[in-house]
Amino acid sequence: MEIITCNCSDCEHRSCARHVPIFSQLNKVQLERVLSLIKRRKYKKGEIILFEGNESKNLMIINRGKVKAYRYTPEGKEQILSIYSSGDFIGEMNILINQHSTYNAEALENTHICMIYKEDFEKLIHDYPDISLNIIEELVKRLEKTQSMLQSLGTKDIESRIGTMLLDFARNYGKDNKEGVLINLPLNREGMANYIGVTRETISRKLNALQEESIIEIIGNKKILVKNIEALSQSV
Amino acid sequence: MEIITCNCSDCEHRSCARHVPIFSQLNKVQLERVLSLIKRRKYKKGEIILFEGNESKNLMIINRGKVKAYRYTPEGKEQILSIYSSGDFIGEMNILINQHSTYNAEALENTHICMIYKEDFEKLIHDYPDISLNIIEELVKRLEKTQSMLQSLGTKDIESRIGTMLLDFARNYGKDNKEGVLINLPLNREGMANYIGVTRETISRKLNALQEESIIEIIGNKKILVKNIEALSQSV
DNA sequence: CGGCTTGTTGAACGTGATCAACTGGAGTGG
DNA sequence: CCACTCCAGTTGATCACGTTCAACAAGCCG
Repeated sequence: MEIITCNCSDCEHRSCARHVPIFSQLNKVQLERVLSLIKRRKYKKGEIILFEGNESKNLMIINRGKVKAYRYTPEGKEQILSIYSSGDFIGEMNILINQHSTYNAEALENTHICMIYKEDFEKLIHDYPDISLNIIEELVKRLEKTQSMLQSLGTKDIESRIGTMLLDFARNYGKDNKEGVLINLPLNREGMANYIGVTRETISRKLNALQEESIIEIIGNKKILVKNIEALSQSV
Repeated sequence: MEIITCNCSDCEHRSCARHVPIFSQLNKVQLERVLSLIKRRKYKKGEIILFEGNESKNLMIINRGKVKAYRYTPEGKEQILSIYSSGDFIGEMNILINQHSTYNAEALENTHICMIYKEDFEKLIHDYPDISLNIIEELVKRLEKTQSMLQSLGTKDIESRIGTMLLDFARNYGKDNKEGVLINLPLNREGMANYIGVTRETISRKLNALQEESIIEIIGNKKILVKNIEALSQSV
């Protein structure tokens, strides 16, 4: 017997609300209500989903794809704040507190977004207070992650920053295999540079150095195999 | 007629719950209930309130004083994550999600803390869901602030990082006067260095440079007068 | 007043940024 | 299917800036 995963648009639409941490406490009926409020939208790789300074009237939940949140430094360089993927929400500034977005969000690949209109979402929270608790949990986790990034950027030693980033990628986008962890990089070299606040050239050189130490293996531009994750961990 | 501000311990105790953003929606009766759950504790300057890795069974609300939250970088240097003052809470890792603290918290001056036991706080949130919304608001603001710090540390130009810090201090600890904004520094030179990820010597040199440009005036080690706040702003 | 911590200043050093030239690979069109 | 283009990535050489190390000065506490 064959297991069929349905990919029809209706089913995909339904997965907007399921598997989303902030709705995890809701029962079937409640989820149906959430679904009825959702509008979907697709973004192509490279498209901007959210602009810094703009106000959006929707909470945006990532259903499929990856998104980078970033700002520009005074020098005009892009500083990536975070990478979000399916199940994560963005646009919290507009919806959870009444402010304009403080970052840009760009689709790193073709991305499907589920949108809930602000006032609808406020009613949801009011009716199902458990959603608030889930949001709090998610926000505390984001805060912790951002603080870790902060700690990493406060570190002078750039090898250690790269180590932190690679470990982070290994956890989120890596697949274990017999030789180590194979990472499908969510960012190109320039993106990685903007993630840890260095230049593209430095990333190139340092990754090479790690490869010469046999800690990683660079497979084209889109993949990295981490062969010695302990060596990476202890540098951090 | 004279206005008398009561400083008796009972009144001070009551201010634990009043003026605290997360309880701002509560009425008098509800506040009384919160007050009945609070235990107070005093910390001397330099004492550690919260240890990274420890679990505390209390949410801690700062009633008086200032607290720095920090971690250590791989190199063993202290990285300050945030400075909290009266009305702010710490210990969210222990209470809001079930994890050990991810940072240390140290009293920057003599500090009074109001503590609410975890299970009591959970009941409070359950009974008064507005508290959750206030917590969400506070967490989003903290996230935004941490992201701004991240952006600042991603910036190579150190004058700009110092500018960001001074503007932050001016907003939170500054008093306007005819010559500019007088900042009562919450941190000493080393603290400032650990806040923006540089060395104490660099802080010293850069503050001097800013003084020579007549942008600031260094008044002893505890105060700085920002004479030209625009100049500072435009470097950021 | 003396001892100790905190801050300042100077000189040399090292590391990542910058600039520039080159390479490789993906995508396009003939 | 190959040739061409163009952008991403690499590599090398130089430079600039903040760190480091060291000595000294100033505050602050008893």
